[in-house]
Amino acid sequence: MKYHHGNLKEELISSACIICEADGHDRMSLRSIAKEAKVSQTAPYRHFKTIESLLAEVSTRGFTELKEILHNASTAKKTLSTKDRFLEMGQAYIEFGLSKRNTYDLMHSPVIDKTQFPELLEIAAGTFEVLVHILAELNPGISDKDLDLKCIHHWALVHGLVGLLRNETLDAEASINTNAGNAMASVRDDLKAFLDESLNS
Amino acid sequence: MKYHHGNLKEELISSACIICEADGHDRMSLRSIAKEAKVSQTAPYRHFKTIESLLAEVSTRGFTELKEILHNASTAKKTLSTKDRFLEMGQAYIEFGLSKRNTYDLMHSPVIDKTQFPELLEIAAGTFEVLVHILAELNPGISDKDLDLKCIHHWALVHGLVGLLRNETLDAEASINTNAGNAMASVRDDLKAFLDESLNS
DNA sequence: TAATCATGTTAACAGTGTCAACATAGTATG
DNA sequence: CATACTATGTTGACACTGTTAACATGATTA
Repeated sequence: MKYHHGNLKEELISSACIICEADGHDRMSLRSIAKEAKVSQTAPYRHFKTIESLLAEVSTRGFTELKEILHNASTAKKTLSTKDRFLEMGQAYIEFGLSKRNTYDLMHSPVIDKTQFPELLEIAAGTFEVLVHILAELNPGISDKDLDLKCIHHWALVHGLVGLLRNETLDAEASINTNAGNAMASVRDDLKAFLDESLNS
Repeated sequence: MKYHHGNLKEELISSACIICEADGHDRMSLRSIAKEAKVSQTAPYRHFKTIESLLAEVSTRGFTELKEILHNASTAKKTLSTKDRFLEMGQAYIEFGLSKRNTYDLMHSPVIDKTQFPELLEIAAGTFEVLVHILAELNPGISDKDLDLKCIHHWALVHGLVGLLRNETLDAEASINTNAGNAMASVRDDLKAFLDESLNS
């Protein structure tokens, strides 16, 4: 039995990523992931000052993955028009928010003060940049300010949409207001059509 | 010294509302609010099965207040056009999200499983209904489905906007990308103009 | 080889949600 | 009116949590 683990930091982070996505970040404990790594309760403190900084690491990986997904969606299918690639991106964003639910929550959770984690701050800001790029391509000649306003609009839309689509409220509301339930289902069924509509409108 | 408090449930809830908004729901503890009410640690359990159900109560009050604010915004200034009243509503929503930050967080936090609290579910759904009403007024003759789609669109926009406007990411990003920072400031400065633009587009 | 430093362990503290067992007071029933 | 019942309080305990201090081990470097 080795006294030194050798790769503890990495193992703790990837463990934390798995647990956060599986159970939600509020059900994760430093002690449980330490146990999982077969290491003492306080060993993680050699690598993370607080539990928040471990969560920040998890969040960073989430943004890294999201950024890559968005970048791929906006560049992969070269035959598509810019607009269609933009729609692909919107769809990819929403699908990430829906499939990596708990990670997405953590990424937007106030429990992490992003200003204290420069790396996290940068990747989060960088994710926004991907959107800026394709919108610039989609709106040639647009002013910087208008471009950013457009970004904010579309970002808010997809981010808000994730919130609504994931929200048990509206799912359960289907029993109260069938129309709204149906509409949500229809948005979910054809995300791209909905985004397209929003873009045109 | 009375053995029975007399008004404990109400006092616990309003205490919880204050603490949740001041410190965030994750920094609130049953024990601390029990102490504040000068009552034993376990007394709250006579009124709330778990801490989650107390938080659900706080969330319910948040939605109740929000619903009232939205209703007022959409009906108060009778001289305004429907569209302007709609804009008032959007602005009111966002201002609520920005000023009652932590409460707004709790209202959308996954720590509360809304499906387990029918009253909360209903008021949350009811809040959505306020939006449905004014959008119906704004779009006479629209089909139910299109109406709900429009609702989802606008709800997502304001909800997402709150998220972006509150997000330290973009504030701090101002140092990375000055344009985006400026754009956010400009949105914040004239919310109504931004919403108007979104509505027209 | 010896000193230093990163990385591990153990023990302990204060705090948490929650439960079981018990105490008190107000209310309804004989 | 006395008695039983029920709602609401208390005490004590359990199993957790994040975090710190003091100590142990092993790798690196002078």
